[in-house]
Amino acid sequence: MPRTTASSSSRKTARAPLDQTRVVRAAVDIANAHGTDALSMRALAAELGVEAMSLYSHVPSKEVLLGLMAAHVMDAIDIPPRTLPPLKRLQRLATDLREAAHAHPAVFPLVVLAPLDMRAAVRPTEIALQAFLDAGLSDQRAIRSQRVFLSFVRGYLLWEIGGFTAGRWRASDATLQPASLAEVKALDAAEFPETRRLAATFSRISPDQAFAEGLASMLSSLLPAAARTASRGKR
Amino acid sequence: MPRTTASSSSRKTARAPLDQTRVVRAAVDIANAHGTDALSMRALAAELGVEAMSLYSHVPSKEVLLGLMAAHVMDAIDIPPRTLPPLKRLQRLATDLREAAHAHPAVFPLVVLAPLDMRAAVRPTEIALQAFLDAGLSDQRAIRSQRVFLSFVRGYLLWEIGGFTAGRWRASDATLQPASLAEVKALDAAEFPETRRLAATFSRISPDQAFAEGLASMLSSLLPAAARTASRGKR
DNA sequence: CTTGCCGACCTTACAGCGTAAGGTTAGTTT
DNA sequence: AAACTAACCTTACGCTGTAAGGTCGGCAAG
Repeated sequence: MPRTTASSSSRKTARAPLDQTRVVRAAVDIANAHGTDALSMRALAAELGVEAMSLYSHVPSKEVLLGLMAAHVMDAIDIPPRTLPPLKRLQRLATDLREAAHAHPAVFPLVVLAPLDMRAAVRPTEIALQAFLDAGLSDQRAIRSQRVFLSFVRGYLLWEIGGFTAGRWRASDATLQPASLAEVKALDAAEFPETRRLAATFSRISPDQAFAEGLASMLSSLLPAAARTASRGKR
Repeated sequence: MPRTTASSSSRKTARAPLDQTRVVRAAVDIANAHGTDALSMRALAAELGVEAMSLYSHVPSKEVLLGLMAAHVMDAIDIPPRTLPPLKRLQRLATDLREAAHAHPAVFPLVVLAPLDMRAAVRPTEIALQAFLDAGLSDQRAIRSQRVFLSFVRGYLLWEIGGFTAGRWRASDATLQPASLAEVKALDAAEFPETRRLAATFSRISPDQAFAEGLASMLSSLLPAAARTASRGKR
């Protein structure tokens, strides 16, 4: 299987041979830079110095491409060794997912919404499942706990990055710091008393702290006490 | 038919006058029936017996229409009286949201993803905020708790309905009961031992029970004990 | 009653989309 | 030298959202 590297025969400018990975990565870059709406097959091809139809040699359809993009983002998550204490594994899973979401805010929603490669879709499930089982939970409880745990993590991340979707700001309590604070102040005082009263406070809450606290809440009620104290880690 | 809009007497109304509410409701119906992908301005117009451009008298753009659809779904949630115990209010909020998601599975993701009317976006926040404040939490803790609580609920619902998005099945542990069980069995045994072992068990977990259990976990760690026992509910 | 406005609706048109079909090459194999 | 093949290009089709402007009925003011 010879590679046509720059040396062999392409005397001028050597266009790299363009495989699926390069296509997917360019797609992720465009989505992160200009929003999912800006990702068209023509724009993607242009980015790669190629015509639109050439992409179909490497990707069967745009829908599949979106799934590959989501899977690409999930590649940053790997399965930790089972020798680690379950608590640590779950914490690491959560922070890995969070970092992936922050690194690719426009693509991350596809993890929840796009038809996704089974491998990439199931990896977080496997990690959490192992951790809960190793913590001593029954099969049934482990499945339920993993579902609850991942629901929280994905829901939180979607909220956290969700203020900015497809290049456009949405309304959520994550977006109250820009100009939309005025919009909140304009809400009906009788119907939304607390939101109005706390409008300025929302932006002073640290998302990191809220995430860490939520995580701690989840784990303290989902993990048995033994597993919670099993490890004395740093920090 | 020369007689139109004559209000009073025309019983045979060839065509009702078509306001924004009717447009939004028809859009929701199409999305629920045939998936979000099938919702085009032309299809929507046809459903209403009208040409595509006529819709722009009632809706400024498709993007805004999607937001209106999401807001329409959220209209099913109302703010419970503050005389109810906080625990009850949070439980009701969760089940109201769940019913809304089940009633409009194709539209619900827009609540998380589409640019949304501030009123509709903020109502769940207000409800949860009131409940946590009334349970005795400080402003800061109430904001964080509300965020964690709603993250779980939205994340869970997105997972629950998310197996079926835009008329297409995605990979998730919610979809293991159809043919994709075989796909899971084909995964690498060394990398996904537990998922493979439990593949058939996933479909036997009751989503209702997992939701109720997750809710109980959240509330037991987010609400102070006093607020948790304030009311004696059933089961 | 006429006049003029107004808003709901329609017609036409355009740029951009995903992708089906088939053509052109260059590199490897026979 | 001929055949095969994989990567790329060209063209074309039916669809999309929507800008621009036309038609027409009902209502308010003259």
